[in-house]
Amino acid sequence: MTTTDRADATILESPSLEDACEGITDGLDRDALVTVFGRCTVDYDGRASSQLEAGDRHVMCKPDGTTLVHGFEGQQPINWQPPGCDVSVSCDHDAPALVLESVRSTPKERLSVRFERVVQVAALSGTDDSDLTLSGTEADLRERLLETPELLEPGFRPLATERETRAGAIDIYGEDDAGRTVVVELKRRRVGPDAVGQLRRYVDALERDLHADASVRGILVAPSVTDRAERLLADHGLEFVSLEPTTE
Amino acid sequence: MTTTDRADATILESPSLEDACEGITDGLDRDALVTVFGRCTVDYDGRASSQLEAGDRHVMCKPDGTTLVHGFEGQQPINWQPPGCDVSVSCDHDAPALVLESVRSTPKERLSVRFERVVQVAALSGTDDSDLTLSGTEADLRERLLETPELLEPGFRPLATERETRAGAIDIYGEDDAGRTVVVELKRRRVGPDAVGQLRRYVDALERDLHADASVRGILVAPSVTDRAERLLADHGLEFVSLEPTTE
DNA sequence: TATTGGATTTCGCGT
DNA sequence: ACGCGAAGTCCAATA
Repeated sequence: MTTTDRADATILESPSLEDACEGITDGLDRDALVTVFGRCTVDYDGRASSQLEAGDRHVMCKPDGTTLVHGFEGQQPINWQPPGCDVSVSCDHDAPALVLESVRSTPKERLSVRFERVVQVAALSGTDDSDLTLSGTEADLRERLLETPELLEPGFRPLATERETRAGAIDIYGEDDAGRTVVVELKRRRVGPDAVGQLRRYVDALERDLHADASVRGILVAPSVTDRAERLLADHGLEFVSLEPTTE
Repeated sequence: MTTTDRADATILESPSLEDACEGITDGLDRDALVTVFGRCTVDYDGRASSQLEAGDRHVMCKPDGTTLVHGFEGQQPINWQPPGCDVSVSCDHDAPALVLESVRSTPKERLSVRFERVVQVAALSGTDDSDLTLSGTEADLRERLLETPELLEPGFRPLATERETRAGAIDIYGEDDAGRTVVVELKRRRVGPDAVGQLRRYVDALERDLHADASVRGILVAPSVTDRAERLLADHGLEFVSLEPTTE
Protein backbone atom coordinates (compact mmCIF):
# COMPACT_ATOMS: atom_id res chain seq x y z
CA MET A 1 0.00 0.00 0.00
CA THR A 2 1.20 3.47 -0.88
CA THR A 3 -1.70 5.23 0.75
CA THR A 4 -0.85 8.23 2.89
CA ASP A 5 -2.94 9.34 5.80
CA ARG A 6 -1.84 12.90 5.30
CA ALA A 7 -3.52 14.95 2.64
CA ASP A 8 -1.41 15.66 -0.41
CA ALA A 9 -1.54 17.27 -3.82
CA THR A 10 -0.11 16.60 -7.26
CA ILE A 11 -0.15 19.81 -9.25
CA LEU A 12 0.53 20.68 -12.87
CA GLU A 13 0.97 24.33 -13.89
CA SER A 14 0.20 25.29 -17.49
CA PRO A 15 0.63 21.71 -18.69
CA SER A 16 0.36 20.63 -22.31
CA LEU A 17 -3.00 19.10 -23.13
CA GLU A 18 -1.34 15.68 -23.19
CA ASP A 19 0.25 16.15 -19.77
CA ALA A 20 -3.01 17.50 -18.40
CA CYS A 21 -4.83 14.45 -19.74
CA GLU A 22 -2.36 12.14 -18.03
CA GLY A 23 -2.49 14.10 -14.78
CA ILE A 24 -6.29 14.00 -14.66
CA THR A 25 -6.38 10.29 -15.52
CA ASP A 26 -3.84 9.48 -12.81
CA GLY A 27 -5.76 11.52 -10.26
CA LEU A 28 -9.08 9.85 -11.06
CA ASP A 29 -7.41 6.44 -10.89
CA ARG A 30 -6.09 7.25 -7.43
CA ASP A 31 -9.56 8.37 -6.28
CA ALA A 32 -8.35 11.89 -5.77
CA LEU A 33 -10.47 15.00 -6.01
CA VAL A 34 -9.30 16.40 -9.34
CA THR A 35 -9.61 20.05 -10.33
CA VAL A 36 -8.95 21.53 -13.76
CA PHE A 37 -8.83 25.25 -14.48
CA GLY A 38 -8.70 26.52 -18.03
CA ARG A 39 -10.52 27.77 -21.10
CA CYS A 40 -13.32 25.46 -22.20
CA THR A 41 -16.72 24.99 -23.79
CA VAL A 42 -19.41 22.95 -22.05
CA ASP A 43 -22.26 20.91 -23.49
CA TYR A 44 -24.96 19.06 -21.59
CA ASP A 45 -27.72 16.78 -22.76
CA GLY A 46 -30.14 14.83 -20.61
CA ARG A 47 -33.09 16.01 -18.50
CA ALA A 48 -32.66 19.26 -20.42
CA SER A 49 -29.89 20.41 -22.75
CA SER A 50 -27.46 23.31 -22.68
CA GLN A 51 -24.48 24.84 -24.44
CA LEU A 52 -21.83 27.23 -23.19
CA GLU A 53 -19.27 29.07 -25.32
CA ALA A 54 -15.57 29.28 -24.49
CA GLY A 55 -14.56 30.85 -21.19
CA ASP A 56 -12.29 30.22 -18.20
CA ARG A 57 -13.83 27.84 -15.69
CA HIS A 58 -13.00 25.64 -12.72
CA VAL A 59 -13.94 21.98 -13.10
CA MET A 60 -14.03 19.62 -10.11
CA CYS A 61 -14.33 15.84 -10.37
CA LYS A 62 -14.94 14.01 -7.10
CA PRO A 63 -14.06 10.36 -6.49
CA ASP A 64 -17.79 9.51 -6.20
CA GLY A 65 -18.39 10.49 -9.83
CA THR A 66 -19.61 14.03 -9.21
CA THR A 67 -18.54 16.74 -11.65
CA LEU A 68 -18.98 20.47 -11.08
CA VAL A 69 -18.24 23.31 -13.51
CA HIS A 70 -17.89 26.63 -11.73
CA GLY A 71 -17.57 30.12 -13.17
CA PHE A 72 -16.41 33.27 -11.35
CA GLU A 73 -19.86 34.13 -10.04
CA GLY A 74 -22.68 32.52 -8.16
CA GLN A 75 -23.03 29.80 -5.62
CA GLN A 76 -24.35 27.25 -8.09
CA PRO A 77 -22.21 25.51 -10.70
CA ILE A 78 -22.88 26.50 -14.33
CA ASN A 79 -23.08 22.82 -15.25
CA TRP A 80 -22.71 19.63 -13.29
CA GLN A 81 -23.16 15.91 -13.18
CA PRO A 82 -24.45 14.11 -10.06
CA PRO A 83 -22.63 11.43 -8.05
CA GLY A 84 -22.39 8.00 -9.67
CA CYS A 85 -21.45 9.15 -13.14
CA ASP A 86 -18.63 7.70 -15.23
CA VAL A 87 -15.90 10.14 -16.14
CA SER A 88 -13.45 9.76 -19.02
CA VAL A 89 -10.73 12.03 -20.35
CA SER A 90 -9.12 12.08 -23.77
CA CYS A 91 -6.98 14.20 -26.02
CA ASP A 92 -8.25 15.30 -29.40
CA HIS A 93 -5.02 15.89 -31.34
CA ASP A 94 -6.65 17.27 -34.43
CA ALA A 95 -8.61 20.08 -32.75
CA PRO A 96 -6.46 20.23 -30.52
CA ALA A 97 -8.38 19.86 -27.28
CA LEU A 98 -8.71 17.95 -24.03
CA VAL A 99 -12.17 16.48 -23.59
CA LEU A 100 -13.64 15.49 -20.23
CA GLU A 101 -16.85 13.50 -20.47
CA SER A 102 -19.21 12.35 -17.73
CA VAL A 103 -22.17 10.08 -18.43
CA ARG A 104 -24.87 8.18 -16.60
CA SER A 105 -27.67 5.94 -17.80
CA THR A 106 -30.74 6.57 -15.62
CA PRO A 107 -31.67 9.10 -16.59
CA LYS A 108 -29.50 9.22 -19.70
CA GLU A 109 -27.29 12.25 -19.27
CA ARG A 110 -24.06 13.41 -20.79
CA LEU A 111 -21.77 16.30 -19.86
CA SER A 112 -18.89 17.23 -22.12
CA VAL A 113 -16.19 19.77 -21.21
CA ARG A 114 -13.77 20.61 -24.03
CA PHE A 115 -10.60 22.47 -22.98
CA GLU A 116 -8.57 24.42 -25.52
CA ARG A 117 -6.13 25.47 -22.82
CA VAL A 118 -5.36 24.16 -19.34
CA VAL A 119 -3.89 26.48 -16.72
CA GLN A 120 -3.83 24.13 -13.76
CA VAL A 121 -4.52 20.50 -12.89
CA ALA A 122 -4.59 19.43 -9.25
CA ALA A 123 -5.12 15.94 -7.87
CA LEU A 124 -6.02 16.33 -4.19
CA SER A 125 -6.00 13.38 -1.79
CA GLY A 126 -7.13 13.30 1.79
CA THR A 127 -9.67 11.96 4.25
CA ASP A 128 -12.84 13.28 5.82
CA ASP A 129 -14.63 11.08 8.32
CA SER A 130 -16.58 13.77 10.14
CA ASP A 131 -20.29 14.34 9.96
CA LEU A 132 -21.92 17.72 10.00
CA THR A 133 -23.98 18.58 13.06
CA LEU A 134 -26.77 20.93 12.05
CA SER A 135 -29.40 22.66 14.16
CA GLY A 136 -32.27 24.96 13.37
CA THR A 137 -34.02 22.50 11.05
CA GLU A 138 -37.66 21.50 10.78
CA ALA A 139 -36.80 18.39 12.82
CA ASP A 140 -35.69 20.69 15.65
CA LEU A 141 -38.98 22.55 15.46
CA ARG A 142 -40.86 19.25 15.68
CA GLU A 143 -38.85 18.15 18.73
CA ARG A 144 -39.51 21.46 20.39
CA LEU A 145 -43.27 21.22 19.87
CA LEU A 146 -43.46 17.57 20.95
CA GLU A 147 -41.54 18.32 24.15
CA THR A 148 -43.70 21.33 24.96
CA PRO A 149 -47.08 20.86 23.27
CA GLU A 150 -48.58 23.88 25.03
CA LEU A 151 -46.41 26.04 22.77
CA LEU A 152 -49.12 25.32 20.19
CA GLU A 153 -51.97 26.02 22.61
CA PRO A 154 -53.05 24.94 26.10
CA GLY A 155 -54.42 21.41 26.10
CA PHE A 156 -52.92 20.28 22.80
CA ARG A 157 -52.00 16.61 22.80
CA PRO A 158 -49.84 15.20 19.98
CA LEU A 159 -50.84 11.64 19.01
CA ALA A 160 -48.60 10.82 16.04
CA THR A 161 -45.95 12.13 13.69
CA GLU A 162 -45.78 11.36 10.00
CA ARG A 163 -49.36 10.10 10.06
CA GLU A 164 -50.24 8.92 6.57
CA THR A 165 -53.22 10.23 4.65
CA ARG A 166 -54.42 9.86 1.10
CA ALA A 167 -52.64 13.17 0.34
CA GLY A 168 -49.35 12.49 2.11
CA ALA A 169 -47.91 12.40 5.63
CA ILE A 170 -48.97 14.87 8.34
CA ASP A 171 -46.11 16.37 10.37
CA ILE A 172 -47.95 16.22 13.69
CA TYR A 173 -51.41 14.73 14.27
CA GLY A 174 -53.18 15.35 17.56
CA GLU A 175 -56.18 16.56 19.52
CA ASP A 176 -57.10 19.85 21.17
CA ASP A 177 -58.60 20.24 24.65
CA ALA A 178 -62.10 19.83 23.18
CA GLY A 179 -61.16 16.52 21.58
CA ARG A 180 -61.11 17.92 18.06
CA THR A 181 -58.64 16.48 15.58
CA VAL A 182 -55.68 18.78 14.84
CA VAL A 183 -53.36 18.68 11.81
CA VAL A 184 -50.06 20.54 12.32
CA GLU A 185 -47.80 21.48 9.41
CA LEU A 186 -44.30 22.64 10.38
CA LYS A 187 -41.98 25.00 8.54
CA ARG A 188 -38.60 26.15 9.78
CA ARG A 189 -38.92 29.57 8.19
CA ARG A 190 -41.39 32.16 6.95
CA VAL A 191 -44.00 30.50 4.76
CA GLY A 192 -45.81 31.37 1.56
CA PRO A 193 -48.90 30.05 -0.21
CA ASP A 194 -47.46 26.63 -0.98
CA ALA A 195 -47.37 25.64 2.70
CA VAL A 196 -51.02 26.64 3.06
CA GLY A 197 -51.90 24.46 0.08
CA GLN A 198 -50.02 21.60 1.67
CA LEU A 199 -51.83 21.97 5.00
CA ARG A 200 -55.16 22.21 3.22
CA ARG A 201 -54.48 18.98 1.31
CA TYR A 202 -53.82 17.13 4.55
CA VAL A 203 -56.89 18.54 6.31
CA ASP A 204 -59.12 17.63 3.36
CA ALA A 205 -57.65 14.16 3.14
CA LEU A 206 -58.08 13.55 6.85
CA GLU A 207 -61.70 14.70 6.77
CA ARG A 208 -62.31 12.17 4.00
CA ASP A 209 -60.37 9.38 5.69
CA LEU A 210 -62.35 9.87 8.89
CA HIS A 211 -65.46 10.84 6.89
CA ALA A 212 -66.06 12.85 10.01
CA ASP A 213 -68.85 15.32 10.42
CA ALA A 214 -66.81 17.02 13.09
CA SER A 215 -64.41 19.45 11.47
CA VAL A 216 -60.64 18.94 11.47
CA ARG A 217 -58.49 21.87 12.59
CA GLY A 218 -55.43 22.72 10.50
CA ILE A 219 -52.62 24.70 12.12
CA LEU A 220 -49.54 26.02 10.35
CA VAL A 221 -46.54 26.42 12.65
CA ALA A 222 -43.70 28.65 11.43
CA PRO A 223 -41.79 31.77 12.45
CA SER A 224 -44.08 33.94 10.29
CA VAL A 225 -46.34 34.02 7.19
CA THR A 226 -46.59 36.22 4.12
CA ASP A 227 -49.69 38.35 3.55
CA ARG A 228 -51.02 36.16 0.78
CA ALA A 229 -50.50 33.01 2.81
CA GLU A 230 -52.33 34.63 5.70
CA ARG A 231 -55.32 35.43 3.46
CA LEU A 232 -55.34 31.89 2.11
CA LEU A 233 -55.32 30.52 5.65
CA ALA A 234 -58.30 32.69 6.52
CA ASP A 235 -60.13 31.74 3.30
CA HIS A 236 -59.96 28.09 4.24
CA GLY A 237 -60.51 28.34 7.96
CA LEU A 238 -56.96 27.36 8.83
CA GLU A 239 -54.89 28.71 11.70
CA PHE A 240 -51.36 29.94 12.32
CA VAL A 241 -49.06 29.73 15.33
CA SER A 242 -45.73 31.53 15.35
CA LEU A 243 -42.83 29.41 16.55
CA GLU A 244 -39.12 29.14 15.69
CA PRO A 245 -37.02 25.97 15.43
CA THR A 246 -34.77 27.06 18.31
CA THR A 247 -34.94 29.40 21.27
CA GLU A 248 -31.87 31.27 19.95
CA MET B 1 -3.26 48.26 -16.09
CA THR B 2 -1.64 44.95 -15.37
CA THR B 3 -4.68 42.92 -16.35
CA THR B 4 -4.04 39.90 -18.53
CA ASP B 5 -6.59 38.61 -20.98
CA ARG B 6 -5.21 35.13 -20.67
CA ALA B 7 -6.17 33.04 -17.70
CA ASP B 8 -3.40 32.41 -15.20
CA ALA B 9 -2.72 30.83 -11.85
CA THR B 10 -0.60 31.57 -8.80
CA ILE B 11 -0.06 28.38 -6.86
CA LEU B 12 1.45 27.54 -3.49
CA GLU B 13 2.22 23.92 -2.60
CA SER B 14 2.31 22.96 1.06
CA PRO B 15 2.84 26.55 2.16
CA SER B 16 3.35 27.63 5.75
CA LEU B 17 0.20 29.03 7.29
CA GLU B 18 1.69 32.51 7.00
CA ASP B 19 2.52 32.08 3.32
CA ALA B 20 -0.93 30.60 2.69
CA CYS B 21 -2.53 33.59 4.41
CA GLU B 22 -0.59 35.98 2.21
CA GLY B 23 -1.35 34.00 -0.96
CA ILE B 24 -5.07 33.95 -0.22
CA THR B 25 -5.14 37.65 0.65
CA ASP B 26 -3.28 38.54 -2.55
CA GLY B 27 -5.63 36.43 -4.63
CA LEU B 28 -8.75 37.95 -3.11
CA ASP B 29 -7.31 41.46 -3.61
CA ARG B 30 -6.75 40.67 -7.30
CA ASP B 31 -10.35 39.41 -7.66
CA ALA B 32 -9.13 35.92 -8.44
CA LEU B 33 -11.02 32.75 -7.75
CA VAL B 34 -9.10 31.40 -4.75
CA THR B 35 -9.03 27.74 -3.74
CA VAL B 36 -7.59 26.31 -0.54
CA PHE B 37 -7.16 22.61 0.12
CA GLY B 38 -6.19 21.37 3.54
CA ARG B 39 -7.25 20.06 6.92
CA CYS B 40 -9.81 22.26 8.61
CA THR B 41 -12.80 22.60 10.92
CA VAL B 42 -15.87 24.53 9.81
CA ASP B 43 -18.44 26.45 11.83
CA TYR B 44 -21.54 28.17 10.55
CA ASP B 45 -24.09 30.34 12.28
CA GLY B 46 -26.98 32.18 10.70
CA ARG B 47 -30.26 30.88 9.25
CA ALA B 48 -29.29 27.66 11.01
CA SER B 49 -26.05 26.65 12.70
CA SER B 50 -23.57 23.84 12.16
CA GLN B 51 -20.22 22.45 13.25
CA LEU B 52 -17.82 20.17 11.45
CA GLU B 53 -14.78 18.44 12.96
CA ALA B 54 -11.34 18.36 11.35
CA GLY B 55 -11.03 16.82 7.90
CA ASP B 56 -9.50 17.51 4.47
CA ARG B 57 -11.67 19.83 2.36
CA HIS B 58 -11.59 22.04 -0.69
CA VAL B 59 -12.58 25.66 -0.10
CA MET B 60 -13.42 28.00 -2.98
CA CYS B 61 -13.80 31.76 -2.65
CA LYS B 62 -15.18 33.56 -5.68
CA PRO B 63 -14.60 37.25 -6.46
CA ASP B 64 -18.33 37.92 -5.94
CA GLY B 65 -18.10 36.93 -2.27
CA THR B 66 -19.29 33.35 -2.61
CA THR B 67 -17.59 30.71 -0.47
CA LEU B 68 -17.99 26.95 -0.95
CA VAL B 69 -16.61 24.16 1.24
CA HIS B 70 -16.52 20.85 -0.58
CA GLY B 71 -15.76 17.37 0.72
CA PHE B 72 -14.91 14.27 -1.33
CA GLU B 73 -18.51 13.26 -1.86
CA GLY B 74 -21.75 14.76 -3.09
CA GLN B 75 -22.73 17.47 -5.46
CA GLN B 76 -23.59 19.92 -2.71
CA PRO B 77 -21.01 21.77 -0.62
CA ILE B 78 -20.82 20.77 3.05
CA ASN B 79 -20.95 24.42 4.02
CA TRP B 80 -21.17 27.63 2.05
CA GLN B 81 -21.82 31.33 2.04
CA PRO B 82 -23.82 33.06 -0.72
CA PRO B 83 -22.57 35.81 -3.08
CA GLY B 84 -22.14 39.26 -1.55
CA CYS B 85 -20.39 38.17 1.62
CA ASP B 86 -17.25 39.75 3.06
CA VAL B 87 -14.28 37.41 3.34
CA SER B 88 -11.28 37.91 5.60
CA VAL B 89 -8.24 35.75 6.31
CA SER B 90 -5.91 35.80 9.28
CA CYS B 91 -3.26 33.76 11.00
CA ASP B 92 -3.70 32.63 14.57
CA HIS B 93 -0.10 32.17 15.74
CA ASP B 94 -0.95 30.73 19.12
CA ALA B 95 -3.10 27.85 17.91
CA PRO B 96 -1.50 27.80 15.25
CA ALA B 97 -4.10 28.06 12.51
CA LEU B 98 -5.22 29.94 9.43
CA VAL B 99 -8.76 31.27 9.76
CA LEU B 100 -10.96 32.20 6.82
CA GLU B 101 -14.13 34.05 7.75
CA SER B 102 -17.06 35.08 5.60
CA VAL B 103 -19.88 37.25 6.94
CA ARG B 104 -23.00 39.02 5.76
CA SER B 105 -25.52 41.18 7.56
CA THR B 106 -28.99 40.42 6.09
CA PRO B 107 -29.61 37.86 7.20
CA LYS B 108 -26.80 37.82 9.76
CA GLU B 109 -24.61 34.88 8.84
CA ARG B 110 -21.07 33.86 9.61
CA LEU B 111 -18.94 31.06 8.21
CA SER B 112 -15.59 30.26 9.79
CA VAL B 113 -13.05 27.82 8.32
CA ARG B 114 -10.05 27.08 10.53
CA PHE B 115 -7.12 25.35 8.81
CA GLU B 116 -4.51 23.52 10.83
CA ARG B 117 -2.67 22.54 7.66
CA VAL B 118 -2.75 23.86 4.10
CA VAL B 119 -1.79 21.59 1.20
CA GLN B 120 -2.50 23.94 -1.67
CA VAL B 121 -3.49 27.52 -2.35
CA ALA B 122 -4.40 28.57 -5.89
CA ALA B 123 -5.37 32.03 -7.11
CA LEU B 124 -7.03 31.59 -10.50
CA SER B 125 -7.65 34.53 -12.83
CA GLY B 126 -9.56 34.55 -16.08
CA THR B 127 -12.62 35.77 -17.91
CA ASP B 128 -16.00 34.31 -18.74
CA ASP B 129 -18.40 36.44 -20.79
CA SER B 130 -20.59 33.66 -22.14
CA ASP B 131 -24.16 32.93 -21.15
CA LEU B 132 -25.62 29.48 -20.85
CA THR B 133 -28.27 28.55 -23.41
CA LEU B 134 -30.69 26.10 -21.87
CA SER B 135 -33.63 24.28 -23.41
CA GLY B 136 -36.19 21.88 -22.06
CA THR B 137 -37.50 24.29 -19.43
CA GLU B 138 -41.04 25.15 -18.37
CA ALA B 139 -40.79 28.26 -20.56
CA ASP B 140 -40.22 25.98 -23.57
CA LEU B 141 -43.30 23.97 -22.63
CA ARG B 142 -45.34 27.18 -22.44
CA GLU B 143 -44.11 28.34 -25.87
CA ARG B 144 -44.97 24.99 -27.32
CA LEU B 145 -48.51 25.05 -25.99
CA LEU B 146 -49.13 28.67 -26.99
CA GLU B 147 -47.93 27.99 -30.53
CA THR B 148 -50.07 24.86 -30.85
CA PRO B 149 -53.01 25.19 -28.42
CA GLU B 150 -54.71 22.07 -29.85
CA LEU B 151 -51.99 20.05 -28.11
CA LEU B 152 -54.09 20.67 -24.99
CA GLU B 153 -57.37 19.81 -26.71
CA PRO B 154 -59.25 20.78 -29.86
CA GLY B 155 -60.77 24.25 -29.55
CA PHE B 156 -58.63 25.48 -26.67
CA ARG B 157 -57.91 29.19 -26.89
CA PRO B 158 -55.24 30.74 -24.62
CA LEU B 159 -56.19 34.25 -23.46
CA ALA B 160 -53.40 35.22 -21.07
CA THR B 161 -50.21 34.06 -19.37
CA GLU B 162 -49.27 34.90 -15.81
CA ARG B 163 -52.84 35.98 -15.06
CA GLU B 164 -52.97 37.17 -11.48
CA THR B 165 -55.36 35.72 -8.93
CA ARG B 166 -55.74 36.08 -5.18
CA ALA B 167 -53.66 32.89 -4.85
CA GLY B 168 -50.90 33.70 -7.32
CA ALA B 169 -50.31 33.81 -11.08
CA ILE B 170 -51.83 31.25 -13.48
CA ASP B 171 -49.42 29.86 -16.08
CA ILE B 172 -51.96 29.90 -18.93
CA TYR B 173 -55.51 31.21 -18.71
CA GLY B 174 -57.95 30.44 -21.54
CA GLU B 175 -61.26 29.05 -22.76
CA ASP B 176 -62.36 25.71 -24.15
CA ASP B 177 -64.57 25.21 -27.20
CA ALA B 178 -67.69 25.46 -25.00
CA GLY B 179 -66.56 28.83 -23.63
CA ARG B 180 -65.66 27.46 -20.22
CA THR B 181 -62.76 29.07 -18.36
CA VAL B 182 -59.61 26.94 -18.30
CA VAL B 183 -56.67 27.19 -15.88
CA VAL B 184 -53.49 25.49 -17.11
CA GLU B 185 -50.58 24.70 -14.78
CA LEU B 186 -47.35 23.68 -16.52
CA LYS B 187 -44.55 21.46 -15.24
CA ARG B 188 -41.47 20.49 -17.20
CA ARG B 189 -41.28 17.05 -15.61
CA ARG B 190 -43.28 14.35 -13.86
CA VAL B 191 -45.41 15.90 -11.14
CA GLY B 192 -46.37 14.96 -7.62
CA PRO B 193 -49.04 16.13 -5.16
CA ASP B 194 -47.63 19.63 -4.72
CA ALA B 195 -48.44 20.59 -8.32
CA VAL B 196 -52.01 19.42 -7.85
CA GLY B 197 -52.31 21.59 -4.76
CA GLN B 198 -50.97 24.52 -6.72
CA LEU B 199 -53.48 24.04 -9.56
CA ARG B 200 -56.28 23.66 -7.07
CA ARG B 201 -55.37 26.93 -5.37
CA TYR B 202 -55.54 28.76 -8.68
CA VAL B 203 -58.86 27.20 -9.71
CA ASP B 204 -60.40 28.03 -6.33
CA ALA B 205 -59.10 31.58 -6.44
CA LEU B 206 -60.40 32.12 -9.96
CA GLU B 207 -63.83 30.78 -9.07
CA ARG B 208 -63.92 33.30 -6.24
CA ASP B 209 -62.56 36.17 -8.29
CA LEU B 210 -65.18 35.55 -10.97
CA HIS B 211 -67.72 34.44 -8.32
CA ALA B 212 -68.92 32.39 -11.25
CA ASP B 213 -71.60 29.77 -11.00
CA ALA B 214 -70.13 28.14 -14.08
CA SER B 215 -67.30 25.84 -13.05
CA VAL B 216 -63.67 26.55 -13.90
CA ARG B 217 -61.67 23.74 -15.47
CA GLY B 218 -58.17 23.07 -14.12
CA ILE B 219 -55.72 21.21 -16.33
CA LEU B 220 -52.26 20.06 -15.29
CA VAL B 221 -49.84 19.77 -18.22
CA ALA B 222 -46.69 17.71 -17.66
CA PRO B 223 -44.92 14.67 -19.11
CA SER B 224 -46.54 12.41 -16.49
CA VAL B 225 -48.05 12.23 -12.98
CA THR B 226 -47.46 10.06 -9.93
CA ASP B 227 -50.25 7.79 -8.68
CA ARG B 228 -51.00 9.93 -5.66
CA ALA B 229 -51.13 13.08 -7.75
CA GLU B 230 -53.50 11.35 -10.19
CA ARG B 231 -55.84 10.42 -7.33
CA LEU B 232 -55.75 13.95 -5.99
CA LEU B 233 -56.59 15.31 -9.42
CA ALA B 234 -59.59 12.99 -9.62
CA ASP B 235 -60.68 13.87 -6.07
CA HIS B 236 -60.90 17.53 -7.01
CA GLY B 237 -62.27 17.22 -10.51
CA LEU B 238 -59.06 18.36 -12.15
CA GLU B 239 -57.63 17.08 -15.42
CA PHE B 240 -54.28 16.02 -16.81
CA VAL B 241 -52.74 16.31 -20.26
CA SER B 242 -49.41 14.68 -21.05
CA LEU B 243 -46.95 16.94 -22.86
CA GLU B 244 -43.19 17.39 -22.85
CA PRO B 245 -41.22 20.64 -23.06
CA THR B 246 -39.62 19.62 -26.34
CA THR B 247 -40.34 17.23 -29.20
CA GLU B 248 -36.97 15.52 -28.62
C1' DT C 1 -36.10 1.63 -8.09
C1' DA C 2 -39.77 5.45 -7.62
C1' DT C 3 -42.10 8.70 -4.44
C1' DT C 4 -42.29 12.40 -1.29
C1' DG C 5 -41.11 16.68 0.92
C1' DG C 6 -37.21 19.38 3.24
C1' DA C 7 -33.34 22.67 2.23
C1' DT C 8 -28.68 27.59 5.64
C1' DT C 9 -32.27 25.32 -0.81
C1' DT C 10 -30.41 28.98 -4.90
C1' DC C 11 -31.93 31.81 -8.61
C1' DG C 12 -34.41 35.15 -11.36
C1' DC C 13 -38.15 38.24 -11.85
C1' DG C 14 -41.44 41.37 -10.33
C1' DT C 15 -43.33 44.78 -6.90
C1' DA D 1 -35.84 44.50 0.27
C1' DC D 2 -39.62 41.07 -0.02
C1' DG D 3 -42.74 37.79 -2.41
C1' DC D 4 -43.30 34.15 -5.45
C1' DG D 5 -42.39 30.01 -8.10
C1' DA D 6 -38.95 27.30 -11.14
C1' DA D 7 -34.92 24.24 -10.99
C1' DG D 8 -31.12 19.57 -15.39
C1' DT D 9 -32.87 21.66 -8.41
C1' DC D 10 -30.07 18.01 -4.63
C1' DC D 11 -30.88 14.99 -0.85
C1' DA D 12 -32.42 11.52 2.64
C1' DA D 13 -35.93 8.59 4.18
C1' DT D 14 -39.26 5.36 2.81
C1' DA D 15 -42.01 1.92 0.40
